[in-house]
Amino acid sequence: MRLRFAPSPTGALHIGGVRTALYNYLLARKEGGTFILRIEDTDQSRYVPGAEAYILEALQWLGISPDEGPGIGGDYGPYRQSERKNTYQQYAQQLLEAGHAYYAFDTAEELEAAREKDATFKYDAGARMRMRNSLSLPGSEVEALLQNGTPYVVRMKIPQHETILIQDEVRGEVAFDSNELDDKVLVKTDGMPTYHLANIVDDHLMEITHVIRGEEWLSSTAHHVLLYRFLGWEDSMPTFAHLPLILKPAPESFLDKSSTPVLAARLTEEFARKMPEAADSLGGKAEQLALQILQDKKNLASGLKVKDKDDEGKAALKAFLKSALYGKLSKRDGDRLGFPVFPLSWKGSSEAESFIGFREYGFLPEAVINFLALLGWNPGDEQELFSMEQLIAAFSLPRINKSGSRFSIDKAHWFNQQYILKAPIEELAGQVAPLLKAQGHEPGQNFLYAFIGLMQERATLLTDFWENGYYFFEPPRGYEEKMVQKRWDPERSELFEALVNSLEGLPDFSAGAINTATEQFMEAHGLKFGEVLPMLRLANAGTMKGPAVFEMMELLGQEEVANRMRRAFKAFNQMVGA
RNA sequence: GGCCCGUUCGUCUAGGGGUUAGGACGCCAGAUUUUCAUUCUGGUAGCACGGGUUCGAAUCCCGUACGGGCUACCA
Repeated sequence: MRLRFAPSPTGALHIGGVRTALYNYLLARKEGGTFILRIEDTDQSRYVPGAEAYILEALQWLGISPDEGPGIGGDYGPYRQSERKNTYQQYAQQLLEAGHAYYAFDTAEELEAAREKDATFKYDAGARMRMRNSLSLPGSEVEALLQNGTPYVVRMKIPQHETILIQDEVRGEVAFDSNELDDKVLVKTDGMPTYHLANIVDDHLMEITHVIRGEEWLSSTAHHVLLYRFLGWEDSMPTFAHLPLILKPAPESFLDKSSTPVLAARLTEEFARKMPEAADSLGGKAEQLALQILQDKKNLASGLKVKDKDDEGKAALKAFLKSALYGKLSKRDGDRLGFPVFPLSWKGSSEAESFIGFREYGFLPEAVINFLALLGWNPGDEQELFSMEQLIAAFSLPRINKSGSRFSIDKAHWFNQQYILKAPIEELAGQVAPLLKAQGHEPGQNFLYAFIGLMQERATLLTDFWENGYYFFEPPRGYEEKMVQKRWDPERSELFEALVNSLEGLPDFSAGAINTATEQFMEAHGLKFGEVLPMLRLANAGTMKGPAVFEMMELLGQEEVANRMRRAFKAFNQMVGA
């Protein structure tokens, strides 16, 4: 069994692509097959330097590295389509000679004009003879055009009145009427093949047995089947499995009182940038209108439907909002909604083209894998947490769902939390240490392990260790105002100063000893836990959230604790105006 | 518009003729923890609609609605 993941190096690898790669990998591993990476770079205008390296690094980070591919090797290379140009030429020639393909000389302008005249224009059997190609033109003229170097493309000649049946592992049998199919371009003017030709030739030559790809390819699969037939490879045609798409999160999940106005403003701004005329026609009302639509939760869907009475501007805004709120998860969504949609961060040519990745956001690769595996597939039982080995053992094509699934960042967070919770401290240390170092801190191993031990069950993302536990390395940035106001009694300043002194004099600064000393102090002065512990916590951490206060103090150390407390009590007094 | 695919709690999903329609995330409440989190217990909430077929339909069939994909010399 040989499976390939065939991304186009046009930028960062989308999370949907990652899932496709994962499913290919899982099946290959389960069946003892080979997982191949092929770079589909036939569109030179869309080529983005660095994208291929990004893809490889992402797969490696996720633990689904290919067995064959560019930079890896294998017996079926080269694995970049741009390096296989001549191979495709040969098969295009074969198709031409067998009458399954023909030369077409129509210019881009001519095609555009045809589409303009008739919105439903299709380059098919009906239109073919009205266009300029080797079927409609006399042989001598074709010869002349070819001779004098007139640019041409090679088109596939679709036969009429045929039903093409596709056996899809996910969807079952899907039928297409060949009369609905257009004569797809096989070879472009620049001599490069299109995806359609290249993927068939490569899959055949690389002896691919199973094609697992996104649903967006289902429609063109009929063309692909025909191509296998024309090339005489139908007997060894791979098995197809078309994956459901990953969709944007449900609007209800991210539209709330505080985020809706922000989103409305952001989307209106984007709308104005993309459709300045429509936005102008709405004048200053665009944002208000957008907000209105977004706030009408119950009728969000129908609120987005364009009505006859809507003027052009409003209709355009609605259409824009709809595309921003529904449909396939896109790279923009990460920015709009504040979560990653790429495995790794991507540095584009501009701020707007740069995106933060799951890795940099603080996700563990195991969590991303687990989350993605279950988005569109499940083993049929109630297990949620899977190691890669378990996924490999449980995975199967028939259990892939047919319908698209919405991305949920909450669920992703939960998975990550689970993995942080059960990760060994030493392992987490390896992940967290670099994050601390980036903040200028390089704690010793004992301190680091203890810190992670205290924060582990309070972290959802790796970045939480620093975000929520920075005060283990630096003095608190401030003190929770409300809590100080509520709980700090300036008249107890001197009492607390005495507590600091006694803590300072402790021969053993362990959590247990601190606890005992504190209890003695409370007893001596008739104070309750609630009157003392919050003050200790606030003084040392600045926040009411965090690990057990005595353990926290032990790790901070005697001197640091004394300093922090003295400074804090002074600050508290100021805050309450004493 | 045309073609293709889909539709079970807000979300991810199990269930494929007889089920109190199960689980997970989220949310809510309670217990534990004098913080937060973890953990535990409970709750909330669903078969898009209309017709058939059948003794019986979430499940099979047809239609409608809705959603999605494709409709490029992009992949």
